[in-house]
Amino acid sequence: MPDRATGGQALLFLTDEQLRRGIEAMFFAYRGFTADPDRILAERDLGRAHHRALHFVARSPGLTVGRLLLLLGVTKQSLNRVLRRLVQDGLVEAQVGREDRRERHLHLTEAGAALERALSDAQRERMRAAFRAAGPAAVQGFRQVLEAMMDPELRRLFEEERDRPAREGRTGR
Amino acid sequence: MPDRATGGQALLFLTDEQLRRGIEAMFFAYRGFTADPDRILAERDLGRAHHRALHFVARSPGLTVGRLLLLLGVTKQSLNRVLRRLVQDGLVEAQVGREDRRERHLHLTEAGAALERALSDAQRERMRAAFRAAGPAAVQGFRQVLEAMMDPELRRLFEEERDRPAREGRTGR
DNA sequence: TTGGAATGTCAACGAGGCTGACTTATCCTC
DNA sequence: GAGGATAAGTCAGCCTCGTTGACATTCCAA
Repeated sequence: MPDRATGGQALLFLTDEQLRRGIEAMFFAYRGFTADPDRILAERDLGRAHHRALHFVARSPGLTVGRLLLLLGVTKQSLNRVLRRLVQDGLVEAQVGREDRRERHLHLTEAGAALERALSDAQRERMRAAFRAAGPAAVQGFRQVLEAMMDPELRRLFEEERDRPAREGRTGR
Repeated sequence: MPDRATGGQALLFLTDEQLRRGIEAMFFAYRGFTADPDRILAERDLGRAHHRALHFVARSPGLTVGRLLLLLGVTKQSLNRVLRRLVQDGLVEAQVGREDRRERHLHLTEAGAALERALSDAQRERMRAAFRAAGPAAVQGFRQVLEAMMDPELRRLFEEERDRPAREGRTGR
């Protein structure tokens, strides 16, 4: 419980009405957040699911299918459909692990990297505009609230991937 | 207050890496944000779409289908399926408009209000915890960034619904 | 008074979640 | 080196919730 120092705001920021506003802000903002990439994806007949996979593969080249599964929080059957399409379209390559040959390490191809860049440029541009409009202090608050809103295991994954040790590199080069 | 003290941060908060972190935070937080209601909905074989409709009907009793369509940003055919189910389950009532008989004005029934309350309690509880953990200043920043991230028309809707004039009341009582 | 605009409904399709059952390949332990 | 555990992939089938297309009803303005 916040004490007197923070005054009126401290009393207001947890009212049901304020919380409802926060909930709706989350809903509307998420729509905006996905709108730009969705347009690009539609041109190539891909969906949001493909974007998510591309994003994480781009962020962590060489990550395994199993790890991607954890990050995305879907079933392997569901991911498999997405991944198969990405490989077919020549956007992602799956390489047999060198240490553990059961694993498949995922990398973007040139084309995959290009698409991922286009998607993430669009999304970053919107995020950048929002960050710029709101200012550094607001950005700090934004992230604090979002992190507090995650499920604990997700937060762990989120933080853990920040500065991760090198993964298995490409072999076929 | 951000002055010289925040120096480095001000330079950092727009780097690609920072933006990527923001993007992922958004993704993971949205998962957390919907997790609790999803569990409750699953028990009654309802989905997220039903939750969204219930939310807006609860917030603005008597709103028309057309207006709800704007808020949700889906096709009327898609909304119709959801609404039909809600009416069948006795959670929502649709009343023919008195002034314009083409319109349908939506209200929650007792049961609908109870379910909506359960859902929104769960979601508010998580939001409250996040707000409390992050503090009032962070909440302010959180909302600033989210609002800046919305599409302009959505932001207009978001702000406009804040304090709206009375809508058509229930007739069949 | 009639034709266009607004509103709402029905039907059918597709993406992408899900469960369940299973195979294959590989690893690791005893 | 046999046998269980683990990583990945597959097939089948289901459900939700998006989509488009066609159509009915109601209102209002020419």
